[in-house]
Amino acid sequence: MEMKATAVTPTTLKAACSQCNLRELCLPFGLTGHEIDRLDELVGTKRKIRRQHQLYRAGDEFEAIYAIRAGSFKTDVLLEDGREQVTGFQMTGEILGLDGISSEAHSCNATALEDSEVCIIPFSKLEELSREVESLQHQFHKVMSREIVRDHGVMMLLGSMRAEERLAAFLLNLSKRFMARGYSPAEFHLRMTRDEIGSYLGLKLETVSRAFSKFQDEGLVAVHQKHIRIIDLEGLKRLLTHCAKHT
Amino acid sequence: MEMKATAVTPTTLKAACSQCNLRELCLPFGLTGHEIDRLDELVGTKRKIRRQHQLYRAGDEFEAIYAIRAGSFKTDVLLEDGREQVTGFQMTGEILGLDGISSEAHSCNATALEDSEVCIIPFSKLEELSREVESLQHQFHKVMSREIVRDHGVMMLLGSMRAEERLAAFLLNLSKRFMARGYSPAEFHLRMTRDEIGSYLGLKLETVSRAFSKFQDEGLVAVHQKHIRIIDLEGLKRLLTHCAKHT
DNA sequence: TCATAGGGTTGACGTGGATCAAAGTGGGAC
DNA sequence: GTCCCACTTTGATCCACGTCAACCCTATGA
Repeated sequence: MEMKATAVTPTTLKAACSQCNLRELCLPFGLTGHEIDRLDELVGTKRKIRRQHQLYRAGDEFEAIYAIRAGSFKTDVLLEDGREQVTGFQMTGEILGLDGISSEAHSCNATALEDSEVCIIPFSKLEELSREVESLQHQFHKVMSREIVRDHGVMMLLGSMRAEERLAAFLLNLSKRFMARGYSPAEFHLRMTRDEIGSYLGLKLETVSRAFSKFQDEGLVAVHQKHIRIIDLEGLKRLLTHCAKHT
Repeated sequence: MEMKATAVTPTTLKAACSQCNLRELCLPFGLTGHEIDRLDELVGTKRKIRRQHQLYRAGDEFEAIYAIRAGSFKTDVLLEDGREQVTGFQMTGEILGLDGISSEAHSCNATALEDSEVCIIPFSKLEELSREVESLQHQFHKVMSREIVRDHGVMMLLGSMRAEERLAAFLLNLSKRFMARGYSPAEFHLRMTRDEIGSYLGLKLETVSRAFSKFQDEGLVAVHQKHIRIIDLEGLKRLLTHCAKHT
């Protein structure tokens, strides 16, 4: 799990929310054309992050949040003894860096799972503009709240579900998010390793692998390394709500 | 786990942040005297919640967040099949209800662990005022971000720690929070049952009970039902960082 | 005073997932 | 092409925690 140093590829290109096809998923959601123009002024340059490189790491000074324009990321926290917990996987249109607001320093690492690009949103400027633009303020609050709700879902998963339920929930969640982005909800490519999935789901990679194999045997999904095809969506959902016996 | 209906005891008493000894922990943190006065105007009435009664439940319309003035709460989410996941325990000065912003409806239940009292903060008014008062806006953002960071800590706990580490982390966290409120960090009364602790930590109540007994045998804490006295704080901390062997 | 009930503790036993080990797969470098 | 290396799969075994069951403790109230 060795990580290359944070190699920043600075870009002078300005982002342009108004032109971005992700605006319905991202911070500009619900803003009027004029308001989006104002957001455009605020959003700084973009930044490219190569696969396996880090956008920020725990302890880095916080000064901006990031909207993913292309690619995908994982966020994780490390324990002193080296144990890693992946806290999330983020895709296009999602916001990274909210963890840094509370202490003016980032509390986790954000690593690109593939060559990616983010829009840099200087936080103090965002606060400034959201004092003027009510809809931006509200949308930003929703984004933060959504992150809290998502985290509660992960707690549910980690605290109360068995291995196969966790993986089913994970696949269904990915499927939904791919669909929201106009991709096939039934067929996609995993950007993360079994080990990273395992860390996220509180399982070992072998267990993740076995669960994939089991799903395949049962005709729920077709798994080919990182390529996933969901064959029986309803079956996966059933696994989630009914597999729960005892307790 | 039967719950009494949300029995609201309405109170006409106005809250007064400016008089509140929790203001250094709560939303008014960092505000000037004058700014706190403005917050006072916004904060609505207080509300008393009896032990085991609910402040809000999943699905309830969202219109306010709540600052705990006295007492303590748990928040939990329920799965269709009845499984419960406690997502947090909240004490005085902490904010409840942030989960509701994202979808205009609460996504979890908040239940008083003892007779408690909250300040009602109408959310639209809070947004309004925080457009005017920069320090309030910033403090509110910090509160939300802190919740996200806290949640990541719980994920770490649930995803990567063994039973005794989880309980040690839980006790250390409580200790710190009691201390921040001017209570003894070494001796306190648990407001929640073993079952609720177990749900929070992703363990069964028997496992929680055994871990308490083990800590007691090892001279780390003195446990008497819900009364806890931490004898060897360093020992508990050591458990957390070193107990980790393999992996 | 005893009865009842809701926690809490403890023991015996079972099992889901971790661990250890070995072999398979595919993509990239040259 | 073919070598390499990181990742994945699969099997055998182990063990931490769950499950089931009995008992205990304390509080409350007739």
